[in-house]
Amino acid sequence: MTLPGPNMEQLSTAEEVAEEQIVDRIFEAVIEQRLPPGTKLSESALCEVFGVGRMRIRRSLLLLASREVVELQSNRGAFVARPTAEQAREVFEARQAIEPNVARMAAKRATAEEIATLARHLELEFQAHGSGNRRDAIRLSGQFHTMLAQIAGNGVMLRMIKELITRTSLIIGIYGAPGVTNCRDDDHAELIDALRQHDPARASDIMAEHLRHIEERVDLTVKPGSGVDLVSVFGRRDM
Amino acid sequence: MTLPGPNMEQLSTAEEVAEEQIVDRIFEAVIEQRLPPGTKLSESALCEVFGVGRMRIRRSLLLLASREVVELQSNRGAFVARPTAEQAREVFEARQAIEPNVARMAAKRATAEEIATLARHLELEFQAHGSGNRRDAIRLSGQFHTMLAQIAGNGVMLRMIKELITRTSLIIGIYGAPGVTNCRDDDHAELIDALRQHDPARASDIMAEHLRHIEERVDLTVKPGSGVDLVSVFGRRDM
DNA sequence: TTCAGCAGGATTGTTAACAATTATGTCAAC
DNA sequence: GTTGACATAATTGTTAACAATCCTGCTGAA
Repeated sequence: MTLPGPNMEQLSTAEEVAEEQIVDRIFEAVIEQRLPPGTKLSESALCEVFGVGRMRIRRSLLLLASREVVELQSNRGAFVARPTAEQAREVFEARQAIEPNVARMAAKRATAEEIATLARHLELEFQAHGSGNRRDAIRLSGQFHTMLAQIAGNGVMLRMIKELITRTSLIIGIYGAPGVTNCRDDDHAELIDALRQHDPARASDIMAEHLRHIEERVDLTVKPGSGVDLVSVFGRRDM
Repeated sequence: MTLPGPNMEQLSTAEEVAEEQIVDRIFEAVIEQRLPPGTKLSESALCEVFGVGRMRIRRSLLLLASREVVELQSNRGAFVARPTAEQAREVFEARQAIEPNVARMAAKRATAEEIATLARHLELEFQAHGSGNRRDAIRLSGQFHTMLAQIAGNGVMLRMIKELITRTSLIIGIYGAPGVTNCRDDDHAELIDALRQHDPARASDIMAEHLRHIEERVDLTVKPGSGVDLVSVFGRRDM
């Protein structure tokens, strides 16, 4: 199986970095929580980081904003999004509505090869957990969900899930207990088992339960968290 | 009913047309099939139509492309998307995965006022159908689905559904029998009834069946349709 | 000390000109 | 009449300069 994967990194030989790559890399940084909610994303800094003109950066930021992963504030710049409690609720609800179906579809369509790839991926997850490599663990557990969507064979839903997973990382960063990771690996193992048995109903159930577990680990009762931007809190008259 | 909606039309003291409005209007034109698949969207023309600078237009086109409603071809411009049969399958599958849940959520949360608004909307649909006003009929039946998502109270899923409905219009434009409309009003009536009885399971079932009806009316077996762009069919070496 | 006001610098938003590519029309050759 | 090459026009992509806004730090008076 090839599974192009969310990060193909470096196919630009002499090519310039495209918007899609910039977007993907920022997505990944948000997922790994290297870019905490509220972080300022200044254009000039991004231009240097990616070695790209300002136009490309502005287009990338617009794309990220359209996925609600960054927030554009007029005349102030781009910031990593800080989902509200209400938005967090909506993200979890959307995942509950969509991802069990993805698991169901994946269980119907998964080939032996795909399942083997998933199993190898799970092994990486365990290793990252065991060695205490938090960032890898977070990234890998997120990738597990996108791989599932790829196996499900639906590009539209894959795109949706990428967005939801990224926003979930932001939500956990704001409302989650410190040190808590996104997913339990045990659930992932069970999911692979359901895929192996081609049991769509069970895969769906496990995913629903899995998402409930994730949701249980966050506390959406008011917690503005760190780095509150008072300007955006109290607003300005010309906004 | 207010139905806050995703676009609260704030700001713009000088009342310049914002990107979001341009995007929404193009979405609407696509839904009403006034912009058939493959239509060239030239920047200069759009600048005149909306009375806006080129930058705004380019940003709007990028946003539309990120929703896969327009297709950007390098150095050739923007075209209304022409979904492939595979993409069409994915769109229908995504709707089947998402919208029954939306109907379920709406049935749980709908207030009497919201149901009354839906009923009034359905009346408009009937009128448009009766008077043979095709465009209004199409637009209104699409709006019914977005209203349902608004009642469901989930902005994330509302945005997804807007995209899926718009792309469905493109699909019907390409693969649908001529003169066939998007939705049967009867199903909408049944849905309202399920909402009135606060029967989530029934609402979900009706929606699933409704979507099956829509899907049945298209024939995805190869039919390039009108206005085929030979360049994109046979490709070019630098793409 | 504290706070209002006011430069100066930094960052974002916009416009216009320029470069690159594609589309179109003409004309000669066959 | 058709075909191919070429020149011209039109359109898109990019860059750079300019304008507007915001942030920072200073000064000075209460």
